[in-house]
Amino acid sequence: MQEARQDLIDDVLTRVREQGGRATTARRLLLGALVASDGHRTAEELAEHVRRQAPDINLSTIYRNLDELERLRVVDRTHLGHGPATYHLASAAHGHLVCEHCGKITEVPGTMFDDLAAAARQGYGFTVDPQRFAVIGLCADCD
Amino acid sequence: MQEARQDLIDDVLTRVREQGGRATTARRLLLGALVASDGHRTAEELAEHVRRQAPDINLSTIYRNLDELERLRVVDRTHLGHGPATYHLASAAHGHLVCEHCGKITEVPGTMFDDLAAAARQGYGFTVDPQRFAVIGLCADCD
DNA sequence: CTCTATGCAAATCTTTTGCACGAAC
DNA sequence: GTTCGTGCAAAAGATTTGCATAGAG
Repeated sequence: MQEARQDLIDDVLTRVREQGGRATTARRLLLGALVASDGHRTAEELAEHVRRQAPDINLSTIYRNLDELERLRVVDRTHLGHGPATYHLASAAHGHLVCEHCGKITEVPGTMFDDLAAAARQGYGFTVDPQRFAVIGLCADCD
Repeated sequence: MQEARQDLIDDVLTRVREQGGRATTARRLLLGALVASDGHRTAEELAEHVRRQAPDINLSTIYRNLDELERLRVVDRTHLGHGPATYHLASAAHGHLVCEHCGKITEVPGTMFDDLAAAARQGYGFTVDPQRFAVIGLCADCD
């Protein structure tokens, strides 16, 4: 578990370096924060987490790094109803069910989107990316 | 077509009145703008459209009315990548495919979500609402 | 040493809110 | 006449940007 986290972080930082980027403290800590809090976090929450280890990391640095990690497909950003965007690791092929009433987020396997993906491809030549959007609806409790 | 638009607007305004609301000019024009521009519009774009007929309508009025129309399930709001939220009529059961590269939006029938909806219901007791989210991926041109 | 990344502060952009007045019912 | 809606201005919230400097390679 501990190693898995470190492996992921090193892996990403290697990719960053391959693209001419640098393995900075801020980047390392941000990745750590993303791994630690497996769930949807706002930039502010991630900054807070990072600052527990390096108090001087600026919010703009978080945003800049999140943008880059999004480009690298390491994190996904989801705009959930009102309020700020949330970010999370795009590690495995999966999707999210978000209850529009209570806000609860349920992670589901990517296979749940297979039929939809097939239909979109055949009908429109469209390639669905389940990790990059949230399925809105009502959860069992709120229905 | 012309009548259909007016019918929809009157219908909504009736519902507004039933809830203690009032049929104001701003509300009427905003609905007109939503019907006229069938597609995803930002609050600013809708305001611009409305202002062609009533130059003094304020942006905050547009936002307030969009909020109310969202509560009434007349419009859906979608947060598309970066930038402002977009709004559109929630008239029929349908969904949206949004290309994450070029931003193109394709409207698709709600039936495309039937399998996903069935799986979500059976696996998690979750009721999917296809109108309220966008399916992200790559369109045929950008793939 | 070179070039990228960061901190800081300010700007920008989007959305929300308070309040007094005008409009709908 | 009451209550709701609107305009206006200001605030709040989220994200981006310019610039000088620190840090990675």
